[in-house]
Formats: sequence, structure tokens, C-alpha cells
Amino acid sequence: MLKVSQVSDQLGINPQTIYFYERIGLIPSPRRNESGYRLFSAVDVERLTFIARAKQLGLSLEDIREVLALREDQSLTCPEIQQRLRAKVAEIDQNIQQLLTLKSELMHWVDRCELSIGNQQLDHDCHVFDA
Amino acid sequence: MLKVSQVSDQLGINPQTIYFYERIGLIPSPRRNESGYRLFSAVDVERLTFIARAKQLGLSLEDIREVLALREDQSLTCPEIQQRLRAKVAEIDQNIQQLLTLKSELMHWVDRCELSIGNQQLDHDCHVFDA
DNA sequence: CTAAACCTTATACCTAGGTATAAAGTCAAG
DNA sequence: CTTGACTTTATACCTAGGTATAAGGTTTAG
Repeated sequence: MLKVSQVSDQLGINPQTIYFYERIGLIPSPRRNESGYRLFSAVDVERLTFIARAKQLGLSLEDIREVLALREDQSLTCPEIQQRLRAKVAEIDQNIQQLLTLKSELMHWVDRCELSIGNQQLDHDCHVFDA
Repeated sequence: MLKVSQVSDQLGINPQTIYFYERIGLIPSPRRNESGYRLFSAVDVERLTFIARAKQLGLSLEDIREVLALREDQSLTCPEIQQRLRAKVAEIDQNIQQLLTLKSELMHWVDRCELSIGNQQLDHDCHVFDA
């Protein structure tokens, strides 16, 4: 059983952030010792590790809450879980599409710069953004 | 010269949002008529249109502020602008990579579901998340 | 002339995801 | 036994990007 700073050090999280996750119900309240100190079990730490990893992958706390619920809902069948996962993947695909659009937009400008540079317009008269 | 609601209607923005952009210096203060009403010139509207479009592409207001500064800085040469654009594109690429990682993570789970389904484990015993 | 529909400002509020701080209790080392 | 490092709670604060509302002035249609 670990105390809060042992967990927060291990995961590279602020202790206050752990309290925060507890407050918003993302993690259950851990056990306490006689003087009220939190004691985190291996299961508690595993859950926090999962959260840290998911967050790093770019999931929002609400996303993570949903995935954790999926993990714990024993009443869900594999096809049901699969369907939800596919929905999330579809969201991510949309996101990627948007970024690709943005990229091609910027690359369009980069290409226009390329032309100007080819034409020796190297001085202070870049008109890339005129359109 | 358009009044605020004509502009906000045209762009599908809340008038308060336009005031907000003005407050944070994303757009210059437009002209006023005798009674203090804002009058937006074609240039003002073009700038707001650009902002709306960039926002829709997923740029943050700070990103947009930078691009607008690029557009207006007459002292920048094409190669300099091109270099900044490429930096932004690199950021976006990183972003896309992260999303692809997340996607493959989720697809990994989807595949594990697929296996379980193949094995006829259709009832309430999905162990996809056990790892 | 009056009421509705605008405009102005200031101020407060909202979500998401925390971080910082203060006041107080606890624990371990020297 | 005291000092410093920890813990607890509550509360306030922060960024980003707005939205909502109130109180007042203006303009326009009927």
C-alpha cells in the first residue's frame, strides 16, 4: 500500500491531481490508515497508470471515464464493446482527417512560397497569403 | 460597412464572440458611427472570415494570431515564412502521429474482441481489457 | 409616439483539466 | 522534543475560448 506521494512520484503526477481525480469520481476513494492518510492498493495504482497512459494518448478524462466503465461493466458482451470501440475509432479518424486538411492547406502556402522563391522574389514582398 | 449582427450572421458567430476577439486584440477595433455602433469594413470582415475558417480547421486563437502576424509582417521574406509554415506542419504531423497511435491501440482491442467473438464467447465475459 | 429590435459596456458564468496555497494534523530523524 | 517533510481539507486561481445577462442608449416600423 502506497501513500499519495509515492504514487504521484511513480506516475509523474501532482498529488493534487490525484485528489482531483478522486473528487470527480474518476478513481474510487482509496483506503485510509488510522490517521486518515490515503493508502493506494496495486489495483488503485493500476487504474491510475491506465489513466495516465490514456491521457498521454490524447483521450479526455470523459473518454477515459467511458473506457473504464466499459472495462468494468460485466454485463457488456464483446460485440457491444467492439461496437463502442469502433465508434471511438471513427471519431479519431474524423480528427485525423481534419488535421490532414489543415496540413494540406498550410502546404499549399508552402508551395506558393516555393514558387516565389524560384522566381527570385526573396526580398520583403511575400504575397503568399494574399488569397 | 456592416453592423455587428450583420457580420455575426454572415459568419455564424455570436456578436459577443466578436467583441471578445476585439478585447483580446485578435482583430483591430473597427470604426464607429456617431452613436458608437461598430462599423466593419470589408477588410475587417475578411479578417474575421479568415479567423473563422482557420478555427474551423482546428487552429487555436494563438495559432491564428501568429499566422495573421505572418501575413502582415512586411519585413518577412518568403523563405522565412515558409520556414515557419513548415514548423507548424511538423507540429500537425506529430499530432496526427499521436492520433494514429491511439487508433492502433483501440484497434488492437477491437481485434481481441474479434477473436473472442470467433470463439463464441458472446455472453457477458469480455476480457478485452484484462491486459 | 411607442414598442421591438438593435447596439453598447461590464460583469458573471461556463467547461476542461488542472495547479497553488493556507491551515492544520502526523510522522520520522536527530 | 523539536524540526522538517509529509498528509489532509478547503478554497482560490489559472488557461482557453467563449456564452449569458443586465442595464442602458439607439433606431426603426407601425
